[in-house]
Amino acid sequence: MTETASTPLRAPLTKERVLEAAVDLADHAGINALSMRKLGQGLGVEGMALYRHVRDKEAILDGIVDAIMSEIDLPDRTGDWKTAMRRLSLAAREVMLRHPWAPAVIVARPEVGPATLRHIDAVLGILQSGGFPIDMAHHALHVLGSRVFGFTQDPFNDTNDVRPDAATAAAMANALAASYPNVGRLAMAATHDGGLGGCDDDVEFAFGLDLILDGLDRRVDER
Amino acid sequence: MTETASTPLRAPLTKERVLEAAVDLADHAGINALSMRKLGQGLGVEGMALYRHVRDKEAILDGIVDAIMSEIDLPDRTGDWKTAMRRLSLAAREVMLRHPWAPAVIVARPEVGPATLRHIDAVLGILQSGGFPIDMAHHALHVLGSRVFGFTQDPFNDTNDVRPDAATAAAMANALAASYPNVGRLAMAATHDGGLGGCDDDVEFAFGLDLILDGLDRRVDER
DNA sequence: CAGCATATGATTACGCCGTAAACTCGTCAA
DNA sequence: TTGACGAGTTTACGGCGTAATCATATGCTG
Repeated sequence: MTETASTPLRAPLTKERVLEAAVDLADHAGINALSMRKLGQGLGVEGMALYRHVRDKEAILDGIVDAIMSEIDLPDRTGDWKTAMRRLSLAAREVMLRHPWAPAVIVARPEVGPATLRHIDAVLGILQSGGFPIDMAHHALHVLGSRVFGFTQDPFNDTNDVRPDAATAAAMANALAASYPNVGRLAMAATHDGGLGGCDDDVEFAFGLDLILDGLDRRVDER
Repeated sequence: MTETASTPLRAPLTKERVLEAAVDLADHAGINALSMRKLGQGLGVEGMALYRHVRDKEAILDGIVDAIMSEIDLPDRTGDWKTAMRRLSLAAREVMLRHPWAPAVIVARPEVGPATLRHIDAVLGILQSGGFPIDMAHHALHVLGSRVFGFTQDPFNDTNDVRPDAATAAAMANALAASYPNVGRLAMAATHDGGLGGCDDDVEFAFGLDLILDGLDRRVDER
């Protein structure tokens, strides 16, 4: 048992422990208080030690976003799509309320991690079970996303980089489909029509806007 | 003409020139490149000189948000409320596209400046002209805001501070009403019922969410 | 067991950040 | 002429992210 006896007094750092501490620090002291040095301090370690487990601070931000996204309960698929969607949205909102720094970080961070993809996949799955064709599910994803997370983020938005050609886009779609079937289907559809693997933000925006305006119109008429 | 001859070669700094340069810098180099030193450099001045015209960097952030909010064209009030609202939303979105850093800054900045208030007032004005009762106009403001700006922000949200008592809340509402009549009406209404001068975020969220879900439901049925 | 590779954390250092405080200097009123 | 003042400069401090280097403990190989 020599290794047990000589175990260091503090648990060894891991990426998970670092991210957990980062979420904690952001929750309790605000996202601006999240610095490498303070984070290390909370873990009983010098700030530079964190770089053994994390590429840089950006990776921490991506990591904590993904960490809290995975806090969102996956929906039980009872009931119709609408109640399932409502449940999932409220669950997501609950998490955002628990971590008030999250929307601002998400807005500033275009990277999409696995937990976010899983969430998007769940949303698309619910919508498709409700009979939504893929393009409308895409619209719905955006308008719901802006409501829940205060932003719109596309799972395969390469607007900043060069656009992949059709072949590599299809390959990416296939890779996605392996882990996230519904996201994969969406990527596939986007690859086929003129979408070029992205989505037309203007169309997206107008769809959500008109959805809201029509909804308001109907409610004011009901009165 | 001695003063003309001895006029300094560079125009004197003003708060307006500082904010204008700040917007420019954020537009061209990204919001992260907006530092006091670089901003001063762009104006041909040491960074510290800016503090004569601006309290601190936070004031600059508030200032540039207000500056771009005032870029949003005020709507011409022709047509029905819905087309007016649509026009205004698209105008706001155009400004956000011109300044891609804006949503992230807005999300992180709870202060509401005069130009933002003016915009909110315009939104409420359109809605009231469309027959919206004040509480529904309030809901609509939030759900539209989250669509256009990627966030929800309340003009009189003191949740962090102590809540003002009814008398001071009413006084604040009156002060607002002087410059922003529609906002003032809203504040007034919020003061009366159980609102305590704020708004119930949960109710707000559910309203917008159900509006969207119902709208989606209708569109998928139409197919 | 000896010796060494590897992994983990500590130290030091650099340049950038926001900003407090003191300073310089040109302008203008008395 | 003088003295106050306004605007910009200089210097300085602590905090930030992180590159590079060092120290040490662990575990594997012979």
